Amino acid sequence: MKISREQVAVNRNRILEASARLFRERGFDGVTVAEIMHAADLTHGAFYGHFTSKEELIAQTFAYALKPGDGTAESALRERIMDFAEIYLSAKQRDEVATACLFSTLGTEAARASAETRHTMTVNVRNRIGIFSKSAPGLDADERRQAATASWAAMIGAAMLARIVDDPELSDQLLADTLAWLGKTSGQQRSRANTVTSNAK
Amino acid sequence: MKISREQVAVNRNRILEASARLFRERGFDGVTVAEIMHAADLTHGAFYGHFTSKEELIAQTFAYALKPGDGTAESALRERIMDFAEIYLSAKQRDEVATACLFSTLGTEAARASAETRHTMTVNVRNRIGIFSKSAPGLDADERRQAATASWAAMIGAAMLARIVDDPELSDQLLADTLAWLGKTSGQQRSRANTVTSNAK
DNA sequence: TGTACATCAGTGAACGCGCGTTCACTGATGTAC
DNA sequence: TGTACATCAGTGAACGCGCGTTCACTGATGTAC
Repeated sequence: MKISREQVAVNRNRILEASARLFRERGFDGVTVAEIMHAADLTHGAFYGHFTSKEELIAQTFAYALKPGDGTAESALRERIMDFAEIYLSAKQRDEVATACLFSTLGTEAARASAETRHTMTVNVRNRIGIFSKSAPGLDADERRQAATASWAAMIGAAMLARIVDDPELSDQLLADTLAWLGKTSGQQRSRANTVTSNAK
Repeated sequence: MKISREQVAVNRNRILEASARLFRERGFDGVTVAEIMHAADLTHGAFYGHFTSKEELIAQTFAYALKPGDGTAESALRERIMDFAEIYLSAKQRDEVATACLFSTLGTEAARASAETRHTMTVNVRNRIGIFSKSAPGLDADERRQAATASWAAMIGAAMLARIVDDPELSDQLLADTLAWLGKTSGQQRSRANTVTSNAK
């Protein structure tokens, strides 16, 4: 049956929510179109009314999940490296793969994805480094950008390793060690406000 | 036809060499068993004489590609963080995916691989951090391990990002910035010997 | 050392399952009057 | 505002391709005598 325009938009969002979660949990090839549609409470046939192919869904999922921040106070709290890192390198983020960072959950697969997908990620990379650079330590713009880039890369690498490793203690240690080192090298302290936010969430 | 025992061992190695290259280039699901066998100059039917399944091949490929260093002078040159980083974060390593680091090329997929594959990687993680810790900066073992862990994580993250990004300049910048920051924070200089080695290679 | 035979790695055709994709159909939406 | 009809999002069966895996067969290896 036909469905209202608002419902179509709702359905499309539900598909993207489902794919964003499932891709992170199982990878692009570990999830079928039918599974995604089922998770979105639709049947698989409706898929091609929304997207032309699974590959396009991947691109749209990245566009959806990496859309620029909402500018709220909460997202502003995560603009400083250490505020971001403290959440990023938590056991919670490591374990809740379905909502974790796309780079640390799908990065190596994304490097082989479509031009559109890679471009969406490129914009996001530039953006993230720009945000971190504002408050990164350093005497000039170059130094701040270096600190921002390497700190973020360390977070992504550590989160990925923490999910690979089969020893929970080593996994915890990878996160804690990376966080400790970022704290030492960034010259930043965790902000009090963020500590409260992360507990409250 | 039957084949000599030495030839069987040679064939097995050829399969593993081919899979190690192809998996890195295209991911586990982007390569078929038949393609791997063809690259190893065999027909696909022979595959199951060597391995029980594609999943087992993945595990064996990791065991093969991550086998402990050979203890030669050359591998010893890469035990210090900056000597390793200089090669790791080069444009050459970024572009030659087929022979690059398994963590930066297959990491997010490996996090969902078999217990055996993950265990092989776990041993390698511990090993690598142990090696880097020996020469990492820090006042005590904890500090050195933190520097070793975060530095390696930054290399892996940066190499992965550099392969995702579709802008060559940004890609170069990601590598150069991470290397610069590691140089500043590690308190190490690149060793002269290694610079020569990397040019010669 | 030479011969006869059993072994078994490799070959290539075939199987069958699963997945992405298509399509005829349904029936509620939304529009034209 | 109410009615009649065209539109089109969703349904679910079906398609067909590709891939992992199997298997009967081949013929060189390697062993027993």
